[in-house]
Amino acid sequence: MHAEHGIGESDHDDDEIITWWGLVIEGYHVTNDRMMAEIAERFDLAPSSFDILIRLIRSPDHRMTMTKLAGEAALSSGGFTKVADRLTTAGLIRREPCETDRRVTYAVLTEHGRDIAERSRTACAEILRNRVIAPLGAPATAALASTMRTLRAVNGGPTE
Amino acid sequence: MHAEHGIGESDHDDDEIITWWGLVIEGYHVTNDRMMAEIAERFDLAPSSFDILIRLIRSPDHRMTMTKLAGEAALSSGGFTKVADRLTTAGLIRREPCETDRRVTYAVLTEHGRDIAERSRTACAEILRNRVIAPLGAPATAALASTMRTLRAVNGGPTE
DNA sequence: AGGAAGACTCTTCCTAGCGAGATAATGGCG
DNA sequence: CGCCATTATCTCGCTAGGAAGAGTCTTCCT
Repeated sequence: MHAEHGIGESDHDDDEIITWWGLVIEGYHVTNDRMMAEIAERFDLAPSSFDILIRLIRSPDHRMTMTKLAGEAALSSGGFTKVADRLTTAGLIRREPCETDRRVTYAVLTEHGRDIAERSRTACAEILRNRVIAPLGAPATAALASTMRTLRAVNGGPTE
Repeated sequence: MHAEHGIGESDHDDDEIITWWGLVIEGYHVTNDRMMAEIAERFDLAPSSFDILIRLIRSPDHRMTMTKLAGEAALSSGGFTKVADRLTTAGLIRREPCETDRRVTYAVLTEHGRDIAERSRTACAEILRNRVIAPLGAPATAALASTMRTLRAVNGGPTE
């Protein structure tokens, strides 16, 4: 059936590797999607919105510039504008102009936004503890961090 | 500044956990996105299209029913129809009606589709070898598989 | 000063994919 | 033999997010 194979059955090896990575894809997505679905249900937060809130609440004064936030969340400027619009409409953040550079606007958590951010953060950490860290155990948890740091370093590219 | 904390500084712990998971998210996406970008550039295949091709080429006779493919690729029926349309337009698959059950249609790799599938599979495996498996080393590679299997088992839900 | 170049945000258009409902075919049951 | 619940697929409308470019403001260079 198959005609030309230089040496051995390398198709099979390729397939095994891809299957291995497919396992990574699936494990990651199953876990993350389920967690995000729960966050969405309980707090009405899309993944990107949750991400923004988490970054803001970690930030001094719960404030960050649009560009920095978009960059950290790996969103395009256009995409980020819409996320910011949604959060603003929901009353979770507000835009504040920068006083020293009028091109810049800050995104700032509102009181309500801070509340939602804190509660969703707690919920998210709880889910991670129960459904990720506890099942894996401490050694595997640490190993996973190390692995992911390596992957990021290798594939993050020389420019990042 | 913060008023009510039941016990200790649990905010910080929560944040640490979420940061840890953020590392997983980032490591995964950086790696996978870069790989998929390369597949897209070299073979003009979107991630979902590539996924379908890989599943088809593994399948007996390079043939599978729409529903089974959609389920394995975790696509909705509507979403899958469009992916199948794209692949059909590109001449990579064709639809074939099932003879015993006229509700069913098979997706079958065309000759061209088989060629693209094989070449993109080789390329993908090569990328994984160079940028994932080699940097991690064999023990971490095996550990990652084990970790991801655990996560899938825990979070896949009782229904899957 | 003053104008060119660059930075920040927003607007517009485009594609991917989800979800509800429409359509069609199957198979069990009266 | 015909009814109806079930299953497979497709159609349509919707939202998320990317890419390119416009508008505004700042900074640098002369």
